[in-house]
Amino acid sequence: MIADINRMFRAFSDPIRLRTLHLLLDGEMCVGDLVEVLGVPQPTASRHLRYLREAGLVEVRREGRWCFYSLVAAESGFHGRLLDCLGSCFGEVPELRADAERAGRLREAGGCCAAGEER
Amino acid sequence: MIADINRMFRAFSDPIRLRTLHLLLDGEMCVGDLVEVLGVPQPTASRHLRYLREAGLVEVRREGRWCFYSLVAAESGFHGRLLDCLGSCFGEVPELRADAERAGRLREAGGCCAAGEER
DNA sequence: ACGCTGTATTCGTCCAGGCGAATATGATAG
DNA sequence: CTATCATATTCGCCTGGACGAATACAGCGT
Repeated sequence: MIADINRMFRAFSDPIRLRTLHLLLDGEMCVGDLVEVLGVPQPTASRHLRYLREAGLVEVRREGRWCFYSLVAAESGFHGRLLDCLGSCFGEVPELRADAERAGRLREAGGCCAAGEER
Repeated sequence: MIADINRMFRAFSDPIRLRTLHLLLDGEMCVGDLVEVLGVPQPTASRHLRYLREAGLVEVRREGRWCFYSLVAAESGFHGRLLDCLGSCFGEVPELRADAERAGRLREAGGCCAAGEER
């Protein structure tokens, strides 16, 4: 259906969502960590995550108080191509690189969900 | 710039523009032919063409009374990937296939610009 | 100069969706 | 049970952009 295709493109048509999708390339993240890396209010992140979920691009895994979001594996050809763009074409975009670096440091520190946990 | 990327995605986020871009894969077309194949009012087609032009996806060539639109060659990696989607992923979408067939028949008949011309 | 044809723009209206602020829900700890 | 933390939703407001209808402009024929 052409409407589904448009919905998926629209999901990519916002800076915060694009940055979010790009971050999730490196693996699942909880909302709190996304909020910190993106530097946006928590409700804003949640709204965009909902949009991405409804577009079929991400999925949630609930674990205790935390919700971990991750990319959905591509089922259609063009969905796969879009994910390819995230990885191979956007590595050059400064803002996305900066996000990835912040997320990397957060991951090493354990993220928000590590407070109190011993790894 | 991340804003340019979003603009390009938004350009793909509309059924009429998606169909237009797909049609232009087979070569340039004049506005009249696009209007006929798409089945939309002429001002609507012009508006979307302007949007596509401003997004850097198509360009115009004026010849007499007619304006021929064609795809701009991809300069960035992700632009190229998006064009790939048009060709290789959307061939399965019924609506796009139907458009292409109508356009093919129009091309064989000469299109709107052939009225009075002898080939 | 005039009119016709092809294309572009303007205008008014309407709706999706962006934001911040406030509030609701769900899960765990005490 | 209550408090607290993580996340989600609602509300009011505002902008981008889609549409139809009407109009403007540009190039050509006569």
